[in-house]
Amino acid sequence: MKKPRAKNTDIAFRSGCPIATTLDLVGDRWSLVIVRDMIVGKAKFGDFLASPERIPTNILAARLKRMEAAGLVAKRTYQINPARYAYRLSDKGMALLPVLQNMCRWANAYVPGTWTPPESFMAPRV
Amino acid sequence: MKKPRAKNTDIAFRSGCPIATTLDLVGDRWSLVIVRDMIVGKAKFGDFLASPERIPTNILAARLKRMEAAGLVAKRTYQINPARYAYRLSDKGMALLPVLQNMCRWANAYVPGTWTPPESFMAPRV
DNA sequence: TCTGTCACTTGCATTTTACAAGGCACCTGT
DNA sequence: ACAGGTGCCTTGTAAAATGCAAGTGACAGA
Repeated sequence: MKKPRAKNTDIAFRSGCPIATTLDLVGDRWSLVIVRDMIVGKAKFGDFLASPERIPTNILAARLKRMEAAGLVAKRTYQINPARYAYRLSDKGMALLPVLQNMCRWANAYVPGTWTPPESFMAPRV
Repeated sequence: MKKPRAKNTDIAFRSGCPIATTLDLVGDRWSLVIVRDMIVGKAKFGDFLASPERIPTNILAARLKRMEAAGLVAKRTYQINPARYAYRLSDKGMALLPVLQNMCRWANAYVPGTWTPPESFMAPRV
């Protein structure tokens, strides 16, 4: 009997550890880069493509799908035929901000040459 | 002319963004799990293998090598012939703790069933 | 009509990951 | 002395993810 092939939106959790669980959800090369972009106001497919890290189009499409399935992202149709979507973070997705802020602090402190993020990004949300 | 094969300890940075840079260094399925283990006092190859996430042995060996090359981890020889090492975090590696703590807060708040980390893990370091 | 744009999808090569097995040096029990 | 076990990896191979380039469909503007 063949094991059913896992779809790329399916996520298997390795343990109940909150760190491992977070990594199972967003611990890849691209997901948190997309979250970052959404936090600074980007919303459309082309916006994410324009970021300096140059995410491949197929990966972006797959990540948006998976993050939507995970409840991190919601999409709104802003045009029908052809369908066009604006993506935004849910509360769950937005709550990753402190993780990103601390990544910024770490890289700024320990990796020379990293950019200083805008104050608005580093400011605590109420 | 063939592109010289990148070694698995080599890291290419996608941009100067501190988030993307952090992900280039530790943004994979396993690195931060190993950092977590070291923070709670694990030090030897077998210690990391024993964690509930069950990291494959070849991935563990590769990650330890890469994290050492990145200056996140230092190893001390505790036995010669056969060589045996105890791994521990450098200051740079230990400074990732706030990132991990915020991953814990996020998962505990938004992913039901995740374990509550020990207080000592969540306590701010001086 | 022709050209361009936007948001994807598809095909394929390369790279990474996972799983299983093997190897080497020592240690422990009999 | 010798069998079996332990700790720390390495190697082989299959499966999956990633990256790159090209293609598609619907429209908008010249």
